[in-house]
Amino acid sequence: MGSLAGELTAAAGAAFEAMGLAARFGEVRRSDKPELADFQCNGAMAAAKAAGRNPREIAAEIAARLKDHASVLSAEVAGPGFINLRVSDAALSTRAQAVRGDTMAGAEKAADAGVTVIDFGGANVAKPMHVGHLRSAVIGDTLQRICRFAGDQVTSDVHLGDWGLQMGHLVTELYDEQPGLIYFDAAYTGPYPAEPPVTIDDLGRLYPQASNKAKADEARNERSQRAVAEMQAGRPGYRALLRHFIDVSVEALKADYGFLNVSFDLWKGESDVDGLIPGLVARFKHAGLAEESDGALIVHVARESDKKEMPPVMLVNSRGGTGYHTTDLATILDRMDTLKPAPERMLYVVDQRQALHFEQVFRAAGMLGLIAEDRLEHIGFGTVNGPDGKPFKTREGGVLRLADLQAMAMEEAEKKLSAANLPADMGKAERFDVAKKVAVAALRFSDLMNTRTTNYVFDLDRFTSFEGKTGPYLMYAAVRVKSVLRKAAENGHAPGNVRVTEDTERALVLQLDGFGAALLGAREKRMPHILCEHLYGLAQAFSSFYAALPIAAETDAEKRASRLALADGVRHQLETGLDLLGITVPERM
RNA sequence: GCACCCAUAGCUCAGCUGGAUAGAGCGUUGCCCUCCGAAGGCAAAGGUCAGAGGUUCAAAUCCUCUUGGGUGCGCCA
Repeated sequence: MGSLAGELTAAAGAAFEAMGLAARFGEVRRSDKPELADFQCNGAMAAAKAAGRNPREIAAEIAARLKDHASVLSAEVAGPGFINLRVSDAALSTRAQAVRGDTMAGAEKAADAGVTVIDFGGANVAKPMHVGHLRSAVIGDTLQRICRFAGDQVTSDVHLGDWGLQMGHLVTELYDEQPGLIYFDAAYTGPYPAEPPVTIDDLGRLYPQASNKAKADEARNERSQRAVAEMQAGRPGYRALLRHFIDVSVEALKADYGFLNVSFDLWKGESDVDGLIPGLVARFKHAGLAEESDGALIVHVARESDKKEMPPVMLVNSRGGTGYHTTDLATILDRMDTLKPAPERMLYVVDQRQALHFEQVFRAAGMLGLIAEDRLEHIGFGTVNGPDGKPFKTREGGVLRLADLQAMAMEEAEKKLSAANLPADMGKAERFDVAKKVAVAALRFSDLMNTRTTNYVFDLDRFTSFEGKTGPYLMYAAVRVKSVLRKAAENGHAPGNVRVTEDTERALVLQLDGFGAALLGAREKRMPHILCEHLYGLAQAFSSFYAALPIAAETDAEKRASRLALADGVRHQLETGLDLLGITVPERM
């Protein structure tokens, strides 16, 4: 479905074209000055500059043409050439009516929708998720929801980190503790027990132990390196352990991701493309792209035009092992060959600090002809910093585990719920359910509303705050609309035709009108905060409307029916939008 | 050393391809529940947009330099 802004943009574009000027100057958007106008078009000044003409004259002519538009009440020129537009109450009423009845709540499918893979760049096997993993999970999941809604065919892949040195650390550390395990008998080739020899807690203990030792002791590190190489080469006992480690970890990860409403189509990992690596390496060799250097096999991806140093892609290291350059490339190969239809683009939702890595991989993929380089995108995000302004460290003590963060958010939600005046008949189960929804809304929204690319300071109060620009505020607004609508229905009052008349009603409909642009903007730029801003503005506009005018309590039947319909449209768009953010709205709270 | 990113209200942040008096939230100070849910609404105070030049009718936005932060730079993913 279109929008008033879109309709007016088309009309203004046509007006510019009729004057022999480019249609792109006709962009119409919400006015910065609500007291002056509903919409504005600033294109006359840019057009005047391009054509060497007088901006006010152009603006006046455009305005004159726009006055004939059915939705336009007035079109006036201000200042150096701003065109201020007022739309009629009737146009707003029609628009609100349409949003209410639209399956997309007023938004449209993207014109360039396509087959898309979203790679979450992996939580690691054996390392518990910490606060830093929140961003990849929440941003990636929101993008997959937004893209699907806008018409993309999305396949999401958690893409576990299960192929690197950490596996060597685990294998060797486990050997030190339990050398008698059958997995370490090189002569034995299976079958191996179905029951894992370790628990998730064991893994959480073994990895840091080994990692710390390896950092202090080069020989210890070398053992882990060799173990990885052996595992990658296919040693049966090590492979069996790898399988156990993955299974045990995935179970824990599913709980963490599940809490946050994050889901994946594929639970693949680096180790899944093991079998493709020899073929991939051979292809690089045949293409004449690989060369030996210091005992390793590398691919040069540097270009003449590079301003910065571009290290080569490390295909096979000097121990014969492969790292995440190679597995990422093999994964691209795998996706292109096995996913039907073949992906048209792949998005990697991974920490901004890995930008160089992805640039290297993308170049190598393009050089080999796996997929065009520009179809691979690194959706980087800033770090989550501590109060000292420095990132939470992964391997040092004192990192906040995601599970602990969730528990704290839950506790805070429970506390707030007991302070609020909940319905008296709310039982324990419902109360718990609401607390969980509030906690998830708080965590997801506070992360999403930050611009994706910048770092932000992790502040527990902010994460769990329930006032102001927060997830719970949005939830509360949605719950309140539902409550009003429910009450009206109980009294036999049904929504009717929207007839916008009051200022707060006009402002509310103008806000509703911006949903589609916010959705497509968030998708195109891969910036969820654009959608957050819109929904927050919608909740605010509704709250103002709600405070200023009676809805279900309105005594005039026609006005009441109109406002109920308007409220229902808000509910529809708010719930639709919040669902895209992974926030679910309870019936009451 | 080289490269990239960032600097906006006391704090945390928006500000779209340059456009009108730079916006929110928190905090501060006032109001507003005999009326649909006050986790709310209304209002006020608070800014030389790090600094200095430049381009432009118009710069937080584009260019140059300076200062102050952050990140990355071949065998850890």
